[in-house]
Amino acid sequence: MSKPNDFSIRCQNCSFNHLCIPVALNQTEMQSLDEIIERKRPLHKNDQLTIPGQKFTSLFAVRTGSFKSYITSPDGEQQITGFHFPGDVVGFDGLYSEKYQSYTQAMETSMVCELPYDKLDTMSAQLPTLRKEMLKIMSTEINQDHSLMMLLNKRTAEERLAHFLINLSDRFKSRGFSPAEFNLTMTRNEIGNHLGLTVETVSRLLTRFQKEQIIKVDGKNIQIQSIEILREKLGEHVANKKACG
Amino acid sequence: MSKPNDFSIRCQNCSFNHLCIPVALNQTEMQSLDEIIERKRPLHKNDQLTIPGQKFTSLFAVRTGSFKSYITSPDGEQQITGFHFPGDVVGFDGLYSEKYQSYTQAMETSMVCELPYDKLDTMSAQLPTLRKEMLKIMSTEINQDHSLMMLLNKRTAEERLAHFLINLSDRFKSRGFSPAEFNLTMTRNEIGNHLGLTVETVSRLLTRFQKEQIIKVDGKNIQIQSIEILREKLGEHVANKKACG
DNA sequence: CGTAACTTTGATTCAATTCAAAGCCCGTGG
DNA sequence: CCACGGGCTTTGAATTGAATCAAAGTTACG
Repeated sequence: MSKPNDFSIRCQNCSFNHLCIPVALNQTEMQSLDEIIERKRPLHKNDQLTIPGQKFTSLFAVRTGSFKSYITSPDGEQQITGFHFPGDVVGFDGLYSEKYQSYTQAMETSMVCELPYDKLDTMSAQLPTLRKEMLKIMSTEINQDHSLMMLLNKRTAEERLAHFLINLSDRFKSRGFSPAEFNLTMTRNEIGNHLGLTVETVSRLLTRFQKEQIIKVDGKNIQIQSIEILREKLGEHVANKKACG
Repeated sequence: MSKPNDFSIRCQNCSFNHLCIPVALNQTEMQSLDEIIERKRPLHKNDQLTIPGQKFTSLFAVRTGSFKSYITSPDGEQQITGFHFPGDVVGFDGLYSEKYQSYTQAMETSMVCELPYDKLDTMSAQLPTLRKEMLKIMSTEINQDHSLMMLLNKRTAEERLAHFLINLSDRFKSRGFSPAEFNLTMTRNEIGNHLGLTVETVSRLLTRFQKEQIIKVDGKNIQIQSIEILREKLGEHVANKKACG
């Protein structure tokens, strides 16, 4: 399929292998995994990696760039379910019904590793660590979605955006990028869509955070001046434990 | 562990096996699964099946009764992430980090089948269908969470409650219960918590739906008089496709 | 360098929350 | 058997956070 010459980077040297499927594998296992991976040529901005209804064949690990995933409702409404950066694995939604359920779209020029599912499955019969790792990644996704549910149901606009910025910062940090300065590859509209806010609200909040000296905003560029104050914004609710248990 | 005499029902005779893990298994495979399952004695109302931090050992299939799952934030806020009925499998959140991440609490006297994870895993090495089925169930959960995200971000209170009632109706139907009349095992407060609404809003909407002759409410008992009108409530938005793709 | 897409800012509106107060239901114990 | 109390539900009135509506700015790139 892919020519190993052109885009050949091996899991062994990949700077994101500590975040990706290889994390739990030993050298030999990683070698096996590496052999089934197909390196795809670059995707350009707005290219679709998966679309709903398309036959599920592979999972994809983001190698460079960034993606957004979104679903649509019958009436055309869109909901961005997540943003993906190097090391993230996408496509699990397709396991249900053998068809991808969401769009996965490149937000900039990006590269992915394609992991053909049938080969992964065969391998996982032999490798308990791989089997476990796949379940673990899905479990992580479920837990993240549950946290987001709490965020959307119980938090104010300000708290949501603070959470979003902290989350980005943490993710960039774990990838070896600066946690204090980064570029938003997504638009204000996309941030709002994901967080259940309007563009205007996102814009106003960024401006407000800047006035409060918490961040510096220059277009797509964000500098976090005080991650502490940002974190404080999350927990400022009074604990008014509602009946539930 | 469990005495096979007391609560012995086998997957083969279980009326929910078409909704549960056995769905994809043949007779022999179902037999093997059946052998690793431990039948737990009944849980009573408010008993916790899992709590966050507890070591992950098993998945649980609901056999009778109903459960709610919820997570909590540091400040004590709670978020109900889902309700579970017979045939549903819970506990996948524990695969990440080997610890359960959420509470799973019985909303009434209930029974579950316990599926020890290490045994399931060993089995799944041999049985591709089982391997696939587990991933599929998790994938379904991810997709449901994504739909809920859309519901919470883009829909009005009325649409959320309509969706909730239709969802319950559909689930009861697939379990062989009446889709037109059922009892809510959860309180108004719990419905609101899950849907991102207050008790008062839920109550007002149920009253309004009743006045509109869509449902009949009598305490916990719900009769759906017109599922069609209820469904219409979902799609009444004008398709004002926002920029996203 | 023109134009379409994105962002910001301001004014106004509104759906749902919050606050407040009954009412109801059901289990429990006298 | 009935009175009591706590939890749940309903209803109403007032409030508000974020949406909507409107209109400039700004950016990017073909």
